[in-house]
Amino acid sequence: MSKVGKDEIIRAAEEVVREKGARKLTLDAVAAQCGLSKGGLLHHFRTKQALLQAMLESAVAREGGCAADYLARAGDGPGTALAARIHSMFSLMQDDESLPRSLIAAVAEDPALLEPIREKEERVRREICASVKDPELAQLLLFASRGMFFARVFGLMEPGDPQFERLRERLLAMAADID
Amino acid sequence: MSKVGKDEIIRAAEEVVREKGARKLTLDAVAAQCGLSKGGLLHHFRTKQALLQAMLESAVAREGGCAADYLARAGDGPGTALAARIHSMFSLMQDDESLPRSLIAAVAEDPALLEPIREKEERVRREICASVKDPELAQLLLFASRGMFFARVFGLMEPGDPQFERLRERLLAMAADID
DNA sequence: CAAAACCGACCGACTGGACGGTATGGTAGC
DNA sequence: GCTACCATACCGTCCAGTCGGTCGGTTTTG
Repeated sequence: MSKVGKDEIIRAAEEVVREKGARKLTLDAVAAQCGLSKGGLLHHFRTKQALLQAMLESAVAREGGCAADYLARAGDGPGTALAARIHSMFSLMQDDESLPRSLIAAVAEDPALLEPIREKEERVRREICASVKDPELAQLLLFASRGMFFARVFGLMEPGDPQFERLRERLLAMAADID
Repeated sequence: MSKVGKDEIIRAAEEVVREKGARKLTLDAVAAQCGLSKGGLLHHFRTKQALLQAMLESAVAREGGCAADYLARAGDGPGTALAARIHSMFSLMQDDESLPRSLIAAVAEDPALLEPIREKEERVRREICASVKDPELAQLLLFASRGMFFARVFGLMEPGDPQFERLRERLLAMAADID
């Protein structure tokens, strides 16, 4: 038959948040979205928190994979680690909105769920600072990409904004000749 | 005697979000926080959405006031408008966390509530772009401050972080000689 | 002037629905 | 027949919003 699987449930949950808002991310809604009964859903995730956590992990993993791809394509110059992270931020903005949506839902539900993300953020910043001669500028560029990311999360910037692509290129260019 | 008033209710609501999280922003909780019955609370704000909206408006007004103060103190050079906005972002980070908290609560409840903020953001960006020779860089600096702001909102950056002050000064310096 | 009528602020019990989670039973594949 | 997967029914709780009513003050009126 249909074969559901946790990934599809996570996608469904993201879809629910995108359509109805974080507050409406309810177990019934997720179940309905992926054509499952609530019982079936709760078989895969025994609690709502578990689902939230899985959503975050999934999104974080996608970000990591995206950065890794970039690193594989471009060698490892001085600003490459930074560029990879900036690139992955933009990818998350364009491809889908899974991470941001999950973020909002999670932080509304229970801020403690963000702990793994906090740790990852710290690692990334350390890695970037170590790979570059001007760590402050590097962090500012990273924060700029984060800022654009959140602007999109909150719908403050349209994806079709003409500025968007130019700012992205400008950021990557500044990352490239940071040394 | 006690005199309640809408402002105090808004403060109480922010306090609830700060202490218990956006999900726990309930009418009962707000009422309890400001020593009021739910009936009394609903007398001032006839619906929860109305309260959320007032919270956002209040926070936005505070941001605007902060930027205006900065403009009054520093003349109006080329990068001053930008610096004012960056400065107000950092003020919001340090003084309290009312705007971010309200933001999260509102966006979780109903993303449509963000519309006024979206409009203001657009105005600010236009104003800054018009006041400077390199609008892209200006926007990137603005986004960097936004990025740090959100990092703090989500607890991704500690307030005591030694980097914090240096990044702030670096940002303001870059804003100062943008022309 | 004083009583009556009115008004805004506030209270607190109540309701109806939403939502997370449980309990139980059914079914398909190994 | 055991396990993984899924459905149905149900429970307890939480919460936004309603409603009738109290109380102190102000305005109207006889």
